[in-house]
Amino acid sequence: MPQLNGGGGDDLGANDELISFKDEGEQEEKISENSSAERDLADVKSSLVNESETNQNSSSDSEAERRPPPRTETSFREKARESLEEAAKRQDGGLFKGPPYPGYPFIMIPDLSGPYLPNGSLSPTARTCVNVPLDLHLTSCCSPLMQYLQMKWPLLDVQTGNLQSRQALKDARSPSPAHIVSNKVPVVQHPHHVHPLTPLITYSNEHFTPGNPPPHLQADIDPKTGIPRPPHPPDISPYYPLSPGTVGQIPHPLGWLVPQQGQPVYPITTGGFRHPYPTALTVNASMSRFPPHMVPPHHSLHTTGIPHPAIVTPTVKQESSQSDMGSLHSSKHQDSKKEEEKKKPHIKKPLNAFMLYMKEMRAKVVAECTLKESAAINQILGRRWHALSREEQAKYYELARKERQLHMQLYPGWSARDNYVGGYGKKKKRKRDKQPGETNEHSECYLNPCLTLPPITDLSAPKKCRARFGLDQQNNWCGPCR
DNA sequence: CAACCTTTGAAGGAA
DNA sequence: TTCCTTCAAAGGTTG
Repeated sequence: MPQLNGGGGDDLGANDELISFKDEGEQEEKISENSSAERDLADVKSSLVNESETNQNSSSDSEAERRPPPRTETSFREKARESLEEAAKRQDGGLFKGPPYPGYPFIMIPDLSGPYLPNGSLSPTARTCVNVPLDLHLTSCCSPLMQYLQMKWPLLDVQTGNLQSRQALKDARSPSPAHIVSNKVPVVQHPHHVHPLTPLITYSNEHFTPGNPPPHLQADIDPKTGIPRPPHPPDISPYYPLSPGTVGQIPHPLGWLVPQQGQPVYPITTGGFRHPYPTALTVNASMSRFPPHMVPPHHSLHTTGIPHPAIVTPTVKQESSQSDMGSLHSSKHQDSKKEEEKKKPHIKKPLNAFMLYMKEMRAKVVAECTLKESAAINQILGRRWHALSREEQAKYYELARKERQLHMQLYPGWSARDNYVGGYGKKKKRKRDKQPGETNEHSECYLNPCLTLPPITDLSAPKKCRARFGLDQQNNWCGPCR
């Protein structure tokens, strides 16, 4: 997979990244059909089956074989026209017509079709201040933090005063008043589904495709508002930390920025970081229009003491282990070193495009396929990822690029190497290599349509089927599992 | 209870 | 430049 230009420029594009999936030709059309099927939203679950079956029928597992001959210029134009039409449809009020993820409509930035033009190049709008083209109040919109804020919570710029101009534009584009409502409703209506990737999720066209939601989503409609609830299993997933009753406690997409009750705050120590948040307080000023509970408090720890999800303080366990008095090797130097490590926050890597996609789609896959095992879910997601259109992928690449850019700005001195074993103390052995000819006695598991996946090479443990299918689908278990 | 599994992508280091 | 390794998320499973 081609990698991004690490230069950090705005021209960082997914063009190269998407080469692998650009020339999908016939398959892409099939995928498009599948996408249409998904848009049809008649049956997401069956669409998953179709998708998988299509993939199986039309291609082998070989990535190269999957890739049909390069498409013609004509098909590109057609694709471009389709994209334009689709974008036009979205802007034509369909944007907020009961998206499966109504909690994310506020990402409805004008340039919805994504930062990439149909020919794969970045659109001009995408090169500028993303998400905040109109917010004149946010004069520092181009600062990384502001971009991040906008990205993390696009609602921000709606509530930060320039609603009129924004509405003016939107009104010109869409007569539907729905977007006005959507500026606020989703946050209230779906407090339990606004995880930190909320704004990222919104980049998925799938969520904004007009039409009827899939059955499992359709059934999940707020009886009061008529607005579909986000699709998630009845049991609250980690993405939905709040129960439906705790509407008032909206998990802010800037949760890392706004400490909340019951949520850990990850203080930033000054050590090792150079001005991670240069304009943090400036941001606070502009955020004064937030409801009180959303306004980040001014920490005395650091003028830039904005917690970030990428920051994880060392666990207590580590501290306890470090205080083990049994060690005869503990020297003063070692102690100070440990102390240093103890204080040093763990800055996680920025999520890449696929990770962002996974975070968004995991709950959906779990709900559709009644899977629990992340390994199996990830396989599905991996296939779905490949089945995504390049436009859809481009959105995630773009988001990942912004994440990296901001991460770079927030933690200039940080290196991915810092998180390697030894850098943080987190032990993680490398997975053991599997033998190529290893058999898969669970091959029959793939009778389950949701699991029409590439062969899972290591399912030696009988309990795998229980995790994959659940107790209620024991008929799908393979023999050994029964 | 830490590590594994599983996916893709980014990043860093070695060759 | 290419290849390899590690980590990022997630949560059930394993030893």
